[in-house]
Amino acid sequence: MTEGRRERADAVRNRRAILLATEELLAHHRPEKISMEQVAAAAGVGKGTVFHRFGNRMGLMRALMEERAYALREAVTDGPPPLGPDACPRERLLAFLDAAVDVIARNKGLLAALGHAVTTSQQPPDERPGTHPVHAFWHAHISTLIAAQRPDLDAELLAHLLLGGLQSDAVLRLLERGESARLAASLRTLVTAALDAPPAADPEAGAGA
Amino acid sequence: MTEGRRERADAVRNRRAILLATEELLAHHRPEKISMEQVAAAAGVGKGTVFHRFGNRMGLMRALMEERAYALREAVTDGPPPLGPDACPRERLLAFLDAAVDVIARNKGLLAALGHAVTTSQQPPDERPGTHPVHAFWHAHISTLIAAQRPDLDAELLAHLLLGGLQSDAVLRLLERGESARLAASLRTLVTAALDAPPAADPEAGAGA
DNA sequence: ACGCTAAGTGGACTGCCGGTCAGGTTGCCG
DNA sequence: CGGCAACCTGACCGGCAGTCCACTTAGCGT
Repeated sequence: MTEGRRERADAVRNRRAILLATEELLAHHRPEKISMEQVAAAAGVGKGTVFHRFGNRMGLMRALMEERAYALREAVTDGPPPLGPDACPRERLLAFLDAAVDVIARNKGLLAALGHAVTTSQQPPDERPGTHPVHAFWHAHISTLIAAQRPDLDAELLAHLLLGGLQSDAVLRLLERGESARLAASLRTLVTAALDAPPAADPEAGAGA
Repeated sequence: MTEGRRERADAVRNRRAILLATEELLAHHRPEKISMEQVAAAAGVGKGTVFHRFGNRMGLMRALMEERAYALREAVTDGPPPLGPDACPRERLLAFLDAAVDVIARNKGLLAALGHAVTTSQQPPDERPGTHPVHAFWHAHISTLIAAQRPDLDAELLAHLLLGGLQSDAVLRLLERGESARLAASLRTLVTAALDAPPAADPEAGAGA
């Protein structure tokens, strides 16, 4: 962000060092036993610096996740089909889910740490800590694509269900065993089935409020 | 459990007091900021007692969850249709998912605390901390029922996806706003669609290993 | 080149928590 | 009633999130 006030060079350097150190730690240790002090030490900076730059554990993990998911976001908003806006919704959805599985598979440790961090640090009650930007964007995208094809379904809720399933502990563990292809295939099956299902025969069906 | 070794009366009393106090705390405070010390104090026992009876935070939450899910388990293994073993798999599955949504909706705080606890306390590496009995049973049941009707699907993975979705933060938050009927309806739609989908036209499809 | 200033930094400090343990207490059986 | 083992307790330990303020230093104006 090129604002009027430029960021000092050492600040930039330290931010990168901290992010880098966090990645390194995440790659070699269980995410829940990584302390902010360890991160600071590994990055070669003081603990205060880490907190100064990222606020708390969740801020740190969130920053890292945003960086990791940046490429996918770009591909979705500006890229070529099948991910980009020029493909038909159905193809976009399936392609996006594949890509999301990929991102998740390559960042399982981070995801676990983030899920943990979301509930670890308590915010003032008027803040919504659970909605980190990546999740929000993914949900909005999935939800929109589902709604585009099946306005009769509760797209928002289905998107939550799908996304939630992807981030669950059990699935993360599956991914750790290298089953990402299996996951992607089943996800495809599930979503395809939902999109192709007959339009809700029972009377009380329909999209939510 | 009528074993040969009987439990001392005060031990039983304390166990109940602790569980009760935990429920009380869970009802009035954010689950992640309930400490074991608070539980002990609220139950009127020493901190050591809590750890003695339940091992750690996860043990406590797990015990509580098992108690809460006991009725559903009974209904599934011994009860009448549509939950019990005398109903057809499809009906059982849909009924079970409805019931599970209900249990989850009535225990969202506990679920959140449990999910949090799973990652909070680290076990020795040879223990599998993530698989608490309730989740294992639910997964096995869903998985079996899906497999019974659609042997061509990857029932185990689909069960993980479904169950994971139900426990996700976003869905828990939805439930907090009283949207459990909406959730149950969409879940039904999704599962019905999966069960009724045409049997995987593409060549590489099929159940996983 | 140089000094000024505010952004940036570090690490000691506070408060709290999970988990342990040695010693005192108490239900229960014979 | 006496003895034993199960049980309870709360002080204690190691460690961590997050705060705070004195100190450093990059970048700019002159």
